[in-house]
Amino acid sequence: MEEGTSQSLGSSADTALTTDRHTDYDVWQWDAREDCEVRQILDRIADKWSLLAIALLDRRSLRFTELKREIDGISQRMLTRTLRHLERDGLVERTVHPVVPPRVDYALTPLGRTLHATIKSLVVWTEAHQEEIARARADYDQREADLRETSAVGAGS
Amino acid sequence: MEEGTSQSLGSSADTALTTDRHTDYDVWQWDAREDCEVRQILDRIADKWSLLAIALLDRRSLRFTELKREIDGISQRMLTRTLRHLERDGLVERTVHPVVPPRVDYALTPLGRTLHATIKSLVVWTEAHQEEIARARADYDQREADLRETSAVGAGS
DNA sequence: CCGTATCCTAAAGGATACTG
DNA sequence: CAGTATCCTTTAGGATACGG
Repeated sequence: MEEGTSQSLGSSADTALTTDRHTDYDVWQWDAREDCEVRQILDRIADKWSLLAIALLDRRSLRFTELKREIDGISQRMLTRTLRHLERDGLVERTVHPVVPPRVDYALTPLGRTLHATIKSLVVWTEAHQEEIARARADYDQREADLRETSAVGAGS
Repeated sequence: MEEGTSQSLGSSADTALTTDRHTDYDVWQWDAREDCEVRQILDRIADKWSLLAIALLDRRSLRFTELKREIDGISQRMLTRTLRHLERDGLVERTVHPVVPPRVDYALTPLGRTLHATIKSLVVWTEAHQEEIARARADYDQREADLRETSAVGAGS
């Protein structure tokens, strides 16, 4: 049944750079548990604020307070954490200007730009299918409601 | 129902949402808060198990216990919840066979397949850049360590 | 202005027991 | 087999206060 649970997860040696053999790859290679890189990146871009920060910085570099003002609703704490994570992953570059009052600029790295470009395809997919999804949800909820009603009536005939 | 939600992405004419300094499309259109479709889809595919389930079902349809066995580590509760969510969004189809013992098959819908295809581009990106990210992290951690050491020494030399 | 430290709440998710 | 229901732990993230 299974092709032998290939555990070649962390084999990030020298082979995985060329992108050709991705058509038949093994699922377990790119999403397993915590040890998988894909999982980590996905967790990073999918958290509550990272994506928004990346999108904003793709337009132009911003300083801390500008980001805080643009990402309305984010707390000081979460903005700092988000930016630190992005910086650590090499997606965002942080520049401190030694002046008073302090000025810190955040900019997307080239790596961050390519990620943003990739994310866009997901956005495009969502926009292309959002009505289909909305319909599916409505249908599902309707079926659910029908089911509940039927069982409430009490199995008539 | 939500008829007005189909704002286009590359709107170049009707921008001027809040600011007019947008060169590209408007960020706020595709990731703002809970009211955004992209946010919901992203939350769906980024949760702990959905992506794995989608990837498995893209190969062939599976029944509940098969999924439970393949997604090692998932709890009964979370598998059910994950599948229900995916079904509600129209990404997975659930087929109940009225036999004893019960048999329930899960299969990806065409919509689910297109989503999986889209997700793959993110996976490809990650695989292509995982070493770059690893290096960035190592560099960052090293700089952090150096900083701590410097401040520990306390303006020596 | 740009953070860090601390506390607190809400939600995600695991473990376990039970059911048609 | 394919779920529900319940309890419990862990974590994400907000609020607030303080520091360089």
